[in-house]
Amino acid sequence: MSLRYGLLSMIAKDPQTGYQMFQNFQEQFLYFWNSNSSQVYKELVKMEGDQLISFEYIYEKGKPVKKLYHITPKGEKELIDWVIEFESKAAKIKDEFLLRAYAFHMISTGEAIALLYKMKAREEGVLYETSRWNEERFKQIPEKIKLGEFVTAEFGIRYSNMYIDWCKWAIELLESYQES
Amino acid sequence: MSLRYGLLSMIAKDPQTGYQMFQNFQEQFLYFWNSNSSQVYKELVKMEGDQLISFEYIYEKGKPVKKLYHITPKGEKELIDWVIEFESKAAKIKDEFLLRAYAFHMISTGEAIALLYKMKAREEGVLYETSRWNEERFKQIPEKIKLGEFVTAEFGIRYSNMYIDWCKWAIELLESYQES
DNA sequence: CATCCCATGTAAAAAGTTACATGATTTG
DNA sequence: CAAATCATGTAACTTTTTACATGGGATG
Repeated sequence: MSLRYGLLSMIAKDPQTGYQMFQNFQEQFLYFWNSNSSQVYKELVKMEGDQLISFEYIYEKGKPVKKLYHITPKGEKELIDWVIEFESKAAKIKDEFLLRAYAFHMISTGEAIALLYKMKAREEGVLYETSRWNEERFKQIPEKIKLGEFVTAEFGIRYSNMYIDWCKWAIELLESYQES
Repeated sequence: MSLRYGLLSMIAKDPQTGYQMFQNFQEQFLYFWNSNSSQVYKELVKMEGDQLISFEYIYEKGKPVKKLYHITPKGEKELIDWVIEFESKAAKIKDEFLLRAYAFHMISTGEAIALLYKMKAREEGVLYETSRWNEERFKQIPEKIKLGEFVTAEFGIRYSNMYIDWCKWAIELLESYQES
């Protein structure tokens, strides 16, 4: 049920297409939600049926027809109710790298260090991308409409930095094991 | 397919029951994987069929019969192959709180601050629990068999601290909005 | 004496993934 | 001129969640 509220939050900010929302999951939402295009399109049809959103066709010459979704008053109400009703539930993380790290006792220290370097490089790439997007998005002090975007973007930066620092710490630890 | 490798990593360390593995997801695995009992029991049956694990019944007076799973040589080989084969894929996070935070523009600053305090309290509770578990688990310098446990536990501590710090930062930011 | 914990499972529903189809435009 | 991007979807499949069933022991 949460996917629909994620989509609603996006549409509440700006009317947009399913494709744009799908892309948002890979950019702004990277650090706290994810989805794929087929799931997004399916859910949007359902949400339209529930009168939470409505759409209009956009025709532009030389471009495919697209459906621009708007939030309805009913959608706004349901979104607000959902945001406030929050009862703290643990986040669900699926991190294939850390799952592998848990099994480090099965491989050699050298191999584990190599994996940590690979992961560190990946996260540095993510941090670079995120920073670049944020520069574009927050050229000046954020207005109220961008508040949620701003605070969650900051979370992403902190998450990536924490991850990179942890990799460095783990590499040092394993290198000390290797020497002794 | 990753669930089975998570289970394999657990069994590779210590032979254990499905119930214990289910509990591990709520303790040591909290920060990087999750599952529930029905999924665990189903997957264990499949893994036994694939000869990755085997089990023996344990009868103890005054206790229900339990199935103690062991890893097989085939299971060990597949686990090692899987750990090393890592090609960096982004972690998948589903965080209901941050999803709500993204929609902070829909509610009042006061309500948003209240939600942040609630979330901060939750994460402080998680950090407390995690620290308590870690104290028990790592009374001395970890041996090789506990290396994966140790590094992923440190990740959890860092994650929770980062989350709490971010909450504090966001509360301060929103409070400054409220004053102006 | 009700509720929680241990311990294993079944069944059904919901959510998420992967592969494919279509077709135009833009980029390297 | 091949590949990527824009744009929307369908179908089949896998994974995950939720609810239920069972039953003894421990805890408050």
